[in-house]
Amino acid sequence: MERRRAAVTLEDVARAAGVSRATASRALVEDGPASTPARARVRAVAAGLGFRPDPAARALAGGAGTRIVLAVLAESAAAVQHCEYVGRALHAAAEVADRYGVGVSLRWAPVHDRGLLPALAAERGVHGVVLVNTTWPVLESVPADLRGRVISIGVGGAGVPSIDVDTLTGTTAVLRHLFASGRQRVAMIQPPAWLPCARRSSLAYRHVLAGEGRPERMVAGGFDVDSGRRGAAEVMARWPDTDAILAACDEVAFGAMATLRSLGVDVPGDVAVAGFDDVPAAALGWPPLTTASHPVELIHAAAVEALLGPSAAVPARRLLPSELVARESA
Amino acid sequence: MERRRAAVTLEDVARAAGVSRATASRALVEDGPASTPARARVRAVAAGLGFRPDPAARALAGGAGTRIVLAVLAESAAAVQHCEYVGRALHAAAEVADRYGVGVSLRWAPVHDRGLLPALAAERGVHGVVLVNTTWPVLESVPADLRGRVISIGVGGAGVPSIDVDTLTGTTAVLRHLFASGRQRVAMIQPPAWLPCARRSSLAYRHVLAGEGRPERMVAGGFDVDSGRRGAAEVMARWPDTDAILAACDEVAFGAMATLRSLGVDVPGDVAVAGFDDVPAAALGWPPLTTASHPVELIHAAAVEALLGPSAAVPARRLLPSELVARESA
DNA sequence: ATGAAAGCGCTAACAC
DNA sequence: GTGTTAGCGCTTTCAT
Repeated sequence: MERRRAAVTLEDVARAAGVSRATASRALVEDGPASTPARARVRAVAAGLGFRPDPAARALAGGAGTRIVLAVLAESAAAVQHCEYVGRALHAAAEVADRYGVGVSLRWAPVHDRGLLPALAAERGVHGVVLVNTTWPVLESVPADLRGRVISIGVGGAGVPSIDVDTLTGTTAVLRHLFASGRQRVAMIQPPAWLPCARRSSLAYRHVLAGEGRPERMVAGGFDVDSGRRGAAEVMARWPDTDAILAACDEVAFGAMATLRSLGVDVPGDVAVAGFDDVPAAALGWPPLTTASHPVELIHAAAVEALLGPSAAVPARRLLPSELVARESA
Repeated sequence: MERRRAAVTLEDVARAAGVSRATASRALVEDGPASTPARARVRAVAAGLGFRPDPAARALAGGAGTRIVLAVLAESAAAVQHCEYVGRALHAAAEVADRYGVGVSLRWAPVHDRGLLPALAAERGVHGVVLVNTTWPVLESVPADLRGRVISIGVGGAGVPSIDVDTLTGTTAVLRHLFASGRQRVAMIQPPAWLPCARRSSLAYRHVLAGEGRPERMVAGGFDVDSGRRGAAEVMARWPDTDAILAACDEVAFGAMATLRSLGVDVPGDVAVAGFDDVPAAALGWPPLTTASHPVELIHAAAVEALLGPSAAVPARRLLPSELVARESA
């Protein structure tokens, strides 16, 4: 009646290869103890039979779990919900995970929450964790049994490898573009102060401005539209002759442009505005936003690959490039 | 890999409740055969001990799987990758799934692909499927062993429950707003022709225009920015006196506004533009986009809840409301 | 309605 | 190195 297609099991592979289940298992594991000929034979047979290990069985036996948790640190749950970045990250992660028969789930944690990783470690079903918006306290709270199964987007260390975008280079490129096109008094709306990896963009700003012999014009901010609105208002109030604003990210830039518009300030005529991330919306609005690229999808695909793929290929630190995307706003 | 810290197992619950593991299992399953007192006792003990069933063990024993697959039909893989909707859907799905200890993975399938569901059914590890952009052929291809574990976003039927946004009401509200504010010659850039659930918005357009005694101005389209660009160009070429354009979704509206801008047509002065979805970017650009709300997150949270939660509460068809969001563009 | 026992597919001890 | 033997935690026959 019901056509039940029996899936290929390790048992089938072992039998076909003329070895025991254990040997087959070892041969398929990357660094398992197995003789080279046996390993080759098992792998060939497995490939030929189209063997796909059952994640559930593997998890149950090995105690490893069947899902990747994208753990996002933020000041509030709402901040995560309204964050487009998370959607893009999940998109890439869920696509790669699918190829491994694994799923991805999402969890918010308060900034600096040292309880997150221990809780995740105690929880069954967690295969690995991708940490987004990592802070030092959280990084130091990695429990022993989660070691090697955590990857951080942003700052790394304490045995946790990291992947991030090269904000320093990207931000520098944007600033140079600003100065090269004649801007002189460039202000910056800062990223959230609690986020370590974001400090690199502030650093780039300081560095370039020092190089140009220009005084800094920094106001506090975050990664949301409202930071942009408020930030631009503060900038224009404190330094009315500002002729360019660098925002911590595109979203902030959108907020800044909204404020400038309401102030009757023309962008880019009076004030240039630049962001960071090159989100899809950056190219669509008016004026199209000058920004620096941020390969969010690449980063998160690489993160999941690092967790699920051959473990040998995981460098302690990886920086993906960011490039200037010059458009009309600056 | 290091072994896990021991968590509360069903065995612990059974022992504490003074029953066998089997009884405990039955008591926790919704409609399992168990006496009322035993069931109550087991549940109390389980709650007290903080028992969380191991998804992997459950999957292995029951053959159910540990992940939800978000299966998206689209004309190309790239169309999925650039779709903001998918990110938002995953966001909501992954958050709800996390509460059940389950992950979500993403898979693209060609439009009308009848092989998708059978393949997913044969695959181990698949607990359930959320079908996005469902078409009739795909809906009819649900294999027997996946029945009850598939939920469709869009059209339903063939034993597959569905959740969708009430596009008919939303689109009608937008159109009424257009006419109420004095627009007379309203064109529409159509949604993709292959998408059944999208026909409701075309229907709404036809209906309202017939009611107003106005001739239809429809051009073919899709859900991407480029459809908007091309669509608006076609509209203005064929009917230069058009004073409003209704786009199939916000993204299309952005594209349409870009074309109008390059044509020197003022929005909303000369031509009003309205979209559908109320994506975050709709509020940010200039002019802010008039549109209708689309509770994407609610829809996908409900879908995952339907797959993972108590099965009794899944209606065959559920329509979530869409409301006019009036802004400056129309 | 309940308990005992047999697996689900895999990995990890433990021998050899 | 390799096979043998136990489980991982749960659901499900089968008895009772």
